[in-house]
Amino acid sequence: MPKKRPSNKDFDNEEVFPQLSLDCVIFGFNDGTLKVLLLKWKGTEYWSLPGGLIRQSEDIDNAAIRILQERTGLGQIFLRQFHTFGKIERYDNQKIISKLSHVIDPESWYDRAISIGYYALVDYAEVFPNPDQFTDECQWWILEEVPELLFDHNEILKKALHSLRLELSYQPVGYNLLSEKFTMPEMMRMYEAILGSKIDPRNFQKKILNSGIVIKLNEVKKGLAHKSPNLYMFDKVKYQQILEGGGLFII
Amino acid sequence: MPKKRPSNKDFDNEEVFPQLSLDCVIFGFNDGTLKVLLLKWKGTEYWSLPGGLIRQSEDIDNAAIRILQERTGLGQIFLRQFHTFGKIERYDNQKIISKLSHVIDPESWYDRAISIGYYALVDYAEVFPNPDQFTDECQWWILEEVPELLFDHNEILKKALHSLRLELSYQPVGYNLLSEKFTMPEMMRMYEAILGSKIDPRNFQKKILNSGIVIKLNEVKKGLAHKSPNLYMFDKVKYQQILEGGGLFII
DNA sequence: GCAAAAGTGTTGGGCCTACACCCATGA
DNA sequence: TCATGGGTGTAGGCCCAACACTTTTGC
Repeated sequence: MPKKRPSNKDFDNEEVFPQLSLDCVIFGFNDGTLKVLLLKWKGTEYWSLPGGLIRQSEDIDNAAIRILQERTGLGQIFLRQFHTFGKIERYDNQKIISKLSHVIDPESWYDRAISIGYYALVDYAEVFPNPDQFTDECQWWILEEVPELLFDHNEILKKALHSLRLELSYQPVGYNLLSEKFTMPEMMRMYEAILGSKIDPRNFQKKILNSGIVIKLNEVKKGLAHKSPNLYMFDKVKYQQILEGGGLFII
Repeated sequence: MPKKRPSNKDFDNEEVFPQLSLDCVIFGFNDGTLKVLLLKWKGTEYWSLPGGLIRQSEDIDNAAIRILQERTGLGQIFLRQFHTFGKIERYDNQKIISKLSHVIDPESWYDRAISIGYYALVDYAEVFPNPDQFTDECQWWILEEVPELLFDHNEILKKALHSLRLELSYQPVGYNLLSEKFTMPEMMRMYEAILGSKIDPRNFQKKILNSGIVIKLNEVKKGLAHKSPNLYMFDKVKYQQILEGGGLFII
């Protein structure tokens, strides 16, 4: 049975790269935990990372920005390409086709595809999750509770987290994970959530203040049933300097 | 004028991925400097990085290994995927076609390709450089003397070096750049060559010995017009432990 | 003996870690 | 007044950077 040649156009009828896709691991931070944005495929209980195809008319970085924009509504985002996945058997093709046959056309499905992985850090509060044409739900999941995902997406997520941790250890991160104004404990909990370990609050505060990437505001966060914490914001100039200087910023 | 659809087979008549290539930055270390393996295109004075296409029947990591094998004759090599290059205009297509029209068929040339970048560290002394079907020379170049390369290969090289430096700063490196037995000054010069900066020999020695990744041998290197340096070799068990533990190894 | 490169030790300072109590607030 | 979480200082040790002279060897 001759296999139909898969179309090289996407849903907007744009020419795309064949056998190539792009997957995004979108991290948000809320309620003291790190979260990931996942999509639930139509008529199933299966979840996957958001992804898409790369148009012939766009840079791959822009493809990632477009996909993020479509899923989150956000424009300005922190985005990193972290790895390209290209094993022959990234996942069990037959299994995927049987799980998703009512959504995808098995005839137009590539036997093999290579996927470029990006991760993004976004401000949880500003995201309006938005499913795509294959999916009917787009939701935040707590990192530790992420279920078994379609394709090799658990592996991609794992590698993204590893890359994020590595990046965190030599660069300032968090500009996009926290609101504009934030408290020191919020920032610390973000670091703890990403690193998956506890940090001493005294040492953390000293290090962050020493680095100069945040500015203490003359404001406190009120309305909490305990001492009102100070508010801070990032010193964007200093932050950029460290980022661009390849500077060290070890936590 | 309708454009012929480029063939999706490579020179061994293997099905390959369309619009996708793989470029390798092969680093060697000799004579106190870091070197890169470059290819000179047939009938020209133009140089490029070694690269190739990815077969449908191989993992991308294996494609990189194959390409390296073909160019260097080496089997066991240190290899890292570091970035995927996918801007629309990675380089000036017309310029490339005019420079290489006698080697490549402009009709079978893709307007646009995405390239996956790998870098490798190899033992300079064991390499037998070997041109491919497009090129008639394969040679080591001193890093600082690399000329203007074809395509966007200067940029790829720059990014590879940056990734290597980053990796060097948190992982032990050098197992593949040095001969089996080496002296401390040789190892130090390798670090200096990669980092592009001077290191204090006393501090370097202390740090390396403390880390436990090398074993001091009861041998010296004779035949030099000065004090005979001690020989060392890597403690492969310890080396692997640090690599896998994601361990720190800051120089 | 001379030129060239190897080998080696100490000190001071800064940074990192470990550690616990009081304070402000809303309920 | 109580419960909750925020805010803060110090001491010890380790690691890091800076620094220069002596040794060995071949010629």
